[in-house]
Amino acid sequence: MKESPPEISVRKSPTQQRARVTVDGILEAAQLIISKEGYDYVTTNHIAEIAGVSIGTVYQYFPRKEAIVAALVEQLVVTVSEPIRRYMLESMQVPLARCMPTLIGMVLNSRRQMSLLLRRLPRDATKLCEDSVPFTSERFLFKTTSDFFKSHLGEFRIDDIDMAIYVSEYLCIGVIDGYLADPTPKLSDEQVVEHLSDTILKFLTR
Amino acid sequence: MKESPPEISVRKSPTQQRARVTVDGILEAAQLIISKEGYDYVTTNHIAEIAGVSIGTVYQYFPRKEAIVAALVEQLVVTVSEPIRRYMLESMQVPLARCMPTLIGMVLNSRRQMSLLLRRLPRDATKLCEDSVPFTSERFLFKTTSDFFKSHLGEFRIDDIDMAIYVSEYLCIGVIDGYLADPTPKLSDEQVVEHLSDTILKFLTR
Amino acid sequence: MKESPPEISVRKSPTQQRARVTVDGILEAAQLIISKEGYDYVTTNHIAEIAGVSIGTVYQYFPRKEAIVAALVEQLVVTVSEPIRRYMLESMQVPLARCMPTLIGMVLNSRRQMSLLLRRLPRDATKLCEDSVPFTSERFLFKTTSDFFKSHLGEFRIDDIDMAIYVSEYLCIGVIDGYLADPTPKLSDEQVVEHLSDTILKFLTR
Amino acid sequence: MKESPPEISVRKSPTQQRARVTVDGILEAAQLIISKEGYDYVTTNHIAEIAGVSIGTVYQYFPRKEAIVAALVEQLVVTVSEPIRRYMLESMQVPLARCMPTLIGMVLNSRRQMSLLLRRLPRDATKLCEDSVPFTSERFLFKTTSDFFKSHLGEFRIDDIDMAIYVSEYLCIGVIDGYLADPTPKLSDEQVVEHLSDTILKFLTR
DNA sequence: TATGAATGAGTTTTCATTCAT
DNA sequence: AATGAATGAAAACTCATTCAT
Repeated sequence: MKESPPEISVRKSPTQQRARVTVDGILEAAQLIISKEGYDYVTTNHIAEIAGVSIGTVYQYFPRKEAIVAALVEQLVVTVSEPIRRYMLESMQVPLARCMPTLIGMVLNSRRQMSLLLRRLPRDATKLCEDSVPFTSERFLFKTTSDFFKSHLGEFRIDDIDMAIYVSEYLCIGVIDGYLADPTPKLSDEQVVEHLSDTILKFLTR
Repeated sequence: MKESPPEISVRKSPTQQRARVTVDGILEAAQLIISKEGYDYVTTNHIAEIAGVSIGTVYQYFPRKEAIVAALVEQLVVTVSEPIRRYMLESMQVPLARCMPTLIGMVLNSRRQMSLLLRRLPRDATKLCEDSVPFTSERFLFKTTSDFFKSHLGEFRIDDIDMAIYVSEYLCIGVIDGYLADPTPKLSDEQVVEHLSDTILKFLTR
Repeated sequence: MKESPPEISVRKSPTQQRARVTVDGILEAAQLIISKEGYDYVTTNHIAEIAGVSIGTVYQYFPRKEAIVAALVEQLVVTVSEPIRRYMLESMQVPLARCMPTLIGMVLNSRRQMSLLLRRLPRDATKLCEDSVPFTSERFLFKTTSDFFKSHLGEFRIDDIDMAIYVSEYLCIGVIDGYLADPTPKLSDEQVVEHLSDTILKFLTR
Repeated sequence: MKESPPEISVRKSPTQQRARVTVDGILEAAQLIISKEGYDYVTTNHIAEIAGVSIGTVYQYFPRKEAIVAALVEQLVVTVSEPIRRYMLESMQVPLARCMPTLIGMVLNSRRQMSLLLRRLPRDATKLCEDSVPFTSERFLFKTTSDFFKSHLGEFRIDDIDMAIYVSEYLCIGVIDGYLADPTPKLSDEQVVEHLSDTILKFLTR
């Protein structure tokens, strides 16, 4: 189940070492602006300024503003989800009850890292989608979680497997994102992980 | 626990009937643009055009662009949440198991109506917040739900009441919004309502 | 044979007197730049500067740069060709031999006025065409000349009338434009008119 | 009356075979872009890309963008006009009436080939002129035709020889270019050649 | 010779907002 | 109250050209 390579639409692939550094600098600058200043401040000129390159250089490597952000998101999603992917692959034979808390904890960490960037982005990012191949970002975890759950079919007490998976996904992501979005959460990470694992397990196995 | 009146900061209170019509026209125009064309197309000039008034008139009633959208959201949240509020007040004495499915169903409908507008808005709406006093929109339901749950304390099997309420809220809103956001949901409204009620009740009472 | 009104694609038709003045000022500025500085110097910012208005005002009335030039051309073609149109209409019954020299003279004057503007324009003006309805400019005279010649069919000694008209048109416009384009012409206007009339008459009547 | 060699200002004379190939590749790329995509798409970077060389290489052989196009035009004019030049030289003693149709036919072919390129160029090519010494392109044929006509003085019935030559030139080029520019010509090449030869001969000999 | 990374001035265009009428 | 003409800062993006490697 290999993922397609995280290829990003760049105008010119940087062949020289120097260019690679430049592209990374641009991405880092964009990242910085989004998280420290907000999406409204993401302008190509500002990115160039923060990255310490000229505006022309930015457009050498990215055809338009959205492509920069798309590349950033792509990168982030892959980076942040990889550990979860690996853990799921290792735990295909481990009973759900044993691996669920760890898994939920990893998802929580992953979503927290993502939310730093993702929560700043426009919710209805039509233009972004055109630049990131299928805009895997938000779909990424859903898919992987699906695969994982399918390997634990035997432990379910629910007839409609597909439905079970979907509800679990909504539970997991919905609760975690709601918790992370709450500016005044009254719970600790541990509590959320515990209750969420518990709830999902209960839902699935009875 | 009466909500503060949904008063919106307007430059000039529309005491005359004619003015009320104008303001409503502007709000409707904004609503229309957001839902039909997308938030990117919300410009003051465009709102004026669609509303059939001059740009000057728009600025007679709203100090700045964001105030229009804020007023719209305010209006929507109140309108859409009011039935839920009423139902909760009526059901303070009804056992959770009896009223939960109805309640979840109402929340689902409410969120669906909201999502038409809210999903188009920038997630990180710093500027909007400045205009709608505490930007009640997303907080609104959480608060109301809280109050309702507090009146059912007796039915809980959980020690930390606050925590229970928060998790329930996350479950409810998170799952519903996840379901609504999913462009290819495999479940029906009825299934979501059933499983969600079930899960929340299980979580709360055991 | 009424021409369709010289309607030009403007974003907003100027309803107030003040606005009409502004639009005219913009067109004059564009005209000035094209003839005094060259087409390369036609930039929207420069037009605004010369017209003494802000760049925003330019875009209030013209959706894009090319629309300004298109409007200018439209205006010029109509203005400059109108006398010829009238003369032809008056001379439908006058023998070709009598009215030809006057007509050629008028065409010469007309083409000279046009060439001031037209010769500065890009030859292959794809973008301009999109803005001026059918980009009548260069076709305008051909059509009118056609109609005129058709009313003198009786004087021709040539079988294929259509062909005769086309060759005449090519002769008239081709020679005049060649003469006007020549930076070092060895002939006077009078000589060109005399010989051209003579040649066209000879071609047509025998 | 040998023409000055078609020497073009190049930064570095391509003494080596390899360099010649490179220069030709650049010119071909420019040619291709002008005719297939339009003059607006002629950018140095695009030329380099199409030519399959780096932008640096382009600037090794041409000091600036316009020099490329100028070289192209120079080349085209010379290539396309050479047969006419030879034919004229051979026909100095042949009566006008005998060689005129062939000559006009050759001019027509020549102008057609040129128009593919020339019609895409900006009419007011100030910058181009600076690079091609006197920008012979359009003047080239006029001169050659002049020389040819001078050798047939004996056949003329017109007093002012210079004037006769000029009018003939205007007739020839003007009619042909008008015919070629017409997107919907109602005549065949043969008809144009026949009538044009006829008209010019009539004009000259009577 | 050839490369291609980098530059940055310059261009088009948008849109929130003001203000005279 | 309402109009709509005018503003101008600021954003996206281009492209001729240079220069270190």
